[in-house]
Order: sequence, then structure tokens, then C-alpha cells
Amino acid sequence: MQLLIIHADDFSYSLTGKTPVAEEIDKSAVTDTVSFFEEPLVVFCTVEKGDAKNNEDIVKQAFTEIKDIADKLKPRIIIVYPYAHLSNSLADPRLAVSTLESLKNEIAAFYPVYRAPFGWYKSFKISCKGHPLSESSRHITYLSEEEQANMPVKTSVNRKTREDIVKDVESEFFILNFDGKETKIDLKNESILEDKSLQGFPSLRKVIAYEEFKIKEGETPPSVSAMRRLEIADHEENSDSGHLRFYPKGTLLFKLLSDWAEDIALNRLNCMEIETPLIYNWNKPEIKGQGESFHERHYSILVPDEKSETGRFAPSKEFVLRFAGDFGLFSMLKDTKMSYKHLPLRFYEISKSFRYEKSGELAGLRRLRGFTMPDIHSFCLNLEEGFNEYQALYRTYADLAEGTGIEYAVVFRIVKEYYEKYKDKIVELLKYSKKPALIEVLSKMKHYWALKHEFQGVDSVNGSCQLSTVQLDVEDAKRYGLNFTTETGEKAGCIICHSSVGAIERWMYLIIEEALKKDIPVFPLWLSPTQVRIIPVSEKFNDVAVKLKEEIGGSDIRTDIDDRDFSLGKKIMFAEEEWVPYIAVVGRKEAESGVLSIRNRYKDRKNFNIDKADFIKEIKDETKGMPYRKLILPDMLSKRPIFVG
RNA sequence: GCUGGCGUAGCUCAAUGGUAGAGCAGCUGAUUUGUAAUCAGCAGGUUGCGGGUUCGAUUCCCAUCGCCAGCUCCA
Repeated sequence: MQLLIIHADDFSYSLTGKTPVAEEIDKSAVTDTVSFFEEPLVVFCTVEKGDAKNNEDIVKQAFTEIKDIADKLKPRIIIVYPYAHLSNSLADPRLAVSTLESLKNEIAAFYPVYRAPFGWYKSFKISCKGHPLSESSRHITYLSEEEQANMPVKTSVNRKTREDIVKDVESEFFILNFDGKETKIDLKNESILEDKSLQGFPSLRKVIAYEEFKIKEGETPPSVSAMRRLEIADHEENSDSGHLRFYPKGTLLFKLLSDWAEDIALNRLNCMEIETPLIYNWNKPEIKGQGESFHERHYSILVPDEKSETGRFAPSKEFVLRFAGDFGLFSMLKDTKMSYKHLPLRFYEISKSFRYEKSGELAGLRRLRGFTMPDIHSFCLNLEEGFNEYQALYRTYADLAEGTGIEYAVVFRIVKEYYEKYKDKIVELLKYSKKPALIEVLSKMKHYWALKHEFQGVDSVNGSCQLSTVQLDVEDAKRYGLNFTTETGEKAGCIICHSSVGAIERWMYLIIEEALKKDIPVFPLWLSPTQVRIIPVSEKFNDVAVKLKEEIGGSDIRTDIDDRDFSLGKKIMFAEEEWVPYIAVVGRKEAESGVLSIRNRYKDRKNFNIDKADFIKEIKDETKGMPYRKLILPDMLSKRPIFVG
């Protein structure tokens, strides 16, 4: 059975004629009489061939789905409206009428209900409310009990809600220091923020204040306007909100960070890189099941109905934009033969994910509806190997966070039995990153993971957002059928480490925020769009500037020339406003001596004279081991368009 | 999504129930500059979009979109 359910402001229909399969109805319901309903939930129903078998269960399931929606939306009346066009495999009309009648009777026990006559041509008018829940479709099929038990995801009937699971999980909180000292803290009491266990750890204190006590500054993070002014990223008015456009400088930043995530995954961790589709079939139970845990906040994609000549969308075909990175990989591995000899296996994928975040939640580069996640998944033999992987990933991500100089704190969340067993290993990790952590100990499994941690980045207004995470997953392998063959030839589920260094956009956010914490903001040198700006004192020295640019730029250092007709002072000002780390002024002195005069924003802000070769070496040393890309903009500033005023 | 704030030139921001204004950026000309703003001129607008009240609305009202903050949310 197919259902298309619409919550409407009003709905009206009238009969326009009989079809050969029309049911007999009361003679008073003559053609042209309009039936009008206010605030209805209109359920367009198509009874299909397969619905004959276990008809009662089908009706019950359909009823459960409808009641579920009606309970949320509280319509004044539910209209069961026969609608043959949702399927191309229609049931026998007699079965259809009886099925719809039973459905109506089920609903009648809870809600006012009306059933439109079957088999008549009808004209109708509907005004859909248009809120997120106002339109939905359901496909009801019968599953035997055995099939229900084997479904990878809970079926829509008898669904245990997230609230039910979370309800009876209790949390305890500790501060665990890297010397192994553990302090139990009471997160109901704000005074713990002044506790001595947090003294000397301002970042962790800020994260606890923001995440657990919801202490907000109420200020716009300065990166929101800086990202525009610096021509990094901007809102795109012709897209949905929460989707940004990146100017060349922002694109460079984005790509450098992506290169770096990729380099770590492929060269340091030897992951296999894969690429999987962006859209998935919403009618697949494993996709829909995951969607429910994301509160169904996804983008839907409709496709043309190839059977229709009017160019309508196909009502029974719906895709979703991926809202997490696991689908494609899991789907691939479900069909992959894995032996214990292959493990551990590591996979890397970088891809955009889309989540329809509520409008009030969006914020600059911190929270978007479309964002780019590099994901690493490790598939492991057993808990021990899983833990080794976990540690390797943790260490890698800790190195990365250090590499950008951003401020962050560590939060672990762990199920009690695992904490007792693995506490020492966590201390080892904290010792590695030389940071204490907030530990949440859960009384029992709340999610699929037994253990996870987050690196929470701290912005310049004491807000925080999650960056890297690693999750030790002890359940999903069974759920998704990700098995390997053991030494004795049996099937066993993998232990999975899900991990991500964090959305690229968030790294950009925190890097801009970190810069703005300083009196003289500047990006890490390897990320600066322009690393060296050459300013000729007058047009006469443009040739000297070009020659110098070729020498420095030839060493893979992003160099450009401000050849515009401004005074020297003004060009210096523009370069400083752009956060250019090194400014080389060239005039007669430089042309004659070959020594460079450098204005330095990057380190101590002192001007210095330096030999060309030494200068190049200094920059190369400073950016060693980090990705390099050219800035794709004209070298001459006089040739550059102005993207933002 | 809810509550509040904001939306005027490319940017930052004025003003007003009665012809919408400045600085910067842009363009033209002059200037050829030594470490954070050279001078002059020109051009730039359906005051977010849509309604209403009014002789007249950018201003008042309603609705809507967007941005920001708070709430909520963040498997």
C-alpha cells in the first residue's frame, strides 16, 4: 500500500463522473456537490496487488503510520482519499474498497475520519501547509515476524524511540588529568567551573561552560564578517541558507586543508580511498532507519515520473542527499569478502554531507547545511585491535590540531563497563596530547559506540564546536552485516572505528577565529593565501618586482605584486588588512643591493633586511611538511577583480 | 522551528511621513610615491521582496525572505 499524506489548511473535492470500477454510493452525493474540509490530514491511498496477503496487518501498519503523524500534527479530520496514481500495481477494486474501509474504521476509534468514494473521477483542491511534516509518503508492506526480526533497522511498527533508549541511561562526569588523577564533578553545580581540577586548563573550562552550562557570550563570532571581508566565504543568496560560496582565497584554504586531511589518511595511515554517491534511495529501510536517528532532517530529491507525460515528479521514487558518510562505505563492504587476515582495514572518503539543520542553528562557517567531511573508518578483528586503532587515530588527530595552532579541549564519552576496563589506555592518550579531559561515563549503551571522544574547538567568543572525533563501534557491524571470516571459517562482526578529523569548513572557522584572538591576526603561514606581497615604491620598479616575484614564487611560495597606482603607504595598509604575513618593499635600494626589506606581520612584527635566499629558506622551513598549492588569482593586483567591497 | 535585533550604493554607515546622504572601493585625469589612507572630477539607489494605510511610505502597519543572537537541537 502506498500513502501520500498531506497536512492542509483546507481540502475540497467534488465528484465529476463514474469510472467502471466505481463503488455504489448514496444517491444524494450527486455530481457537482463540493465537500469541504478545514485543517485536514489528507491521506492519498493506493492499495496494491500484494496487499491481499495479510491484509489486516497492512491496514494496521498503515493505521500506525497515519496515527503517528496525526498525533504530531493534530488535524481536525483525517480524510482517506483513494488515489490510484501512487503505484502501477493496483489491487483488485473490491479489495481496495474493503481495505480502505477497514483503514477508515481503524482510524475512527481515534480521530474524526472521512472516506472519499472509490472509483469516481473527482476534482480536488488542496492547500498544503508546507511545514516540514506537512508532506510525507509511506510504503506499507507486510513482513513476517521472522523478516521483521531480520530487518537491519527497526521496522516502522513497534519502533523503540530514541527517547525511550536515552531515558534510562545515566551519566556521571569526571575530569581525568593526564597524570591519571580523576576528579568526580557535579555538572548540576556551576561552581565546579572554579574547581581546582580545572585550574590551569582554560580551554577545557570554556568547553564545559559552553557545552554543559550553556554559558553564551551572545556575540557574533567575528569570523562571520571576517570571512567576507577577507574574500574567503560568503552567503549564496541563490542557494538555501547554510550553503556558502567560496572565493578563490577561501577555495585555496579549503583545498589546502583537504589536501592535508588526505595526506594524513593516505600517507600516514595508509587508508584505501573510495568515493560513493551523494544520493541514496529513501525507500531502502537501512537508509530510512538512519534518517530517523537524524530526526529526518535531510534534503529530499524528487525525480521526474517517466510514466507521466505532464512532467510530474514520481511519487514513489525519492532520494535523499547523504547526511552522513557511512552509507556508501557500508553498502560496499556488505558485499566485500573480508578475512581475519585482511584486518585491520582502513578506508578514507572525503565528501559533502547535507543536513537540514533548523534555521536558527546555522552560524557562519561553524554550522552549515552542506559541509565537507573527511571520514576514516577502520574495521578491526576484536576489541583489542579496535582499541589500538582508536589510539592511532587519536594521536593522529591530536597532531593535526597542534599543526594548525587552534585552541581545543578533549571530551570522552564512554560506557561504564568499558571505562573500568580501559581507563589506563585513555590516560595514555591524554598524556600524549598533554591535556586533561572531561569524561562522561554512561551507565549503559546509548548509541552504537562504547567509547568516543571529541576534540572541541574553542572560538574567540568562548563558544565551542566539535572537530575531530573517533568512535569505537561495537554494534553496527551486526546491524549492517559487515562480517569477516574467522580462522575457523565462521562469520564474525567487525569492531568499527568511525572517525573524522572534522568538517573542513569548521577548520576554516576555527582557524579564522584563532587568528582573531590575536591583536594582529594572521593565518598560519602554510595557509596564508598570499605569503609574500611585493610592493614596488613606484611604477618604475615594477620590473624589479616582477623579477623578484619569479625568484620567490618559483620556490613554491605564494607571491603577488601590488602594482596599482596607490601611494606606498596605502598599499602597505591594504596588505596589512589582507593579513599578508610578509611584505617586501622594492625600490632603488633593493634593486642595487639585492637585499630585501621585509615588513613582517607573521612573527614579531619587526621589519628586517634579509638576503633573498635566506628569506626563501625561512619560509620553506616554516611551511615544511605542509601542503602547498598555488593561489589561482592574477599575480598583479591591478588585474584582480574585487569580489567583496 | 520559537523569541528578539537587524536589512538604505560593491563595502561601512547616516537621514527623513514630502527631491535619499557621506566615507571607502570603482571609473577618468593629475601624481611616481620608501613602510597603515596623494589630489580633483565622474558615476553609483525600485531603501531585501510583496501587500496595506496615506494626497504622498524608504519611514507607519501586515506578511514574507535573509542575516545575527538566545531557546531548542546537535545519532
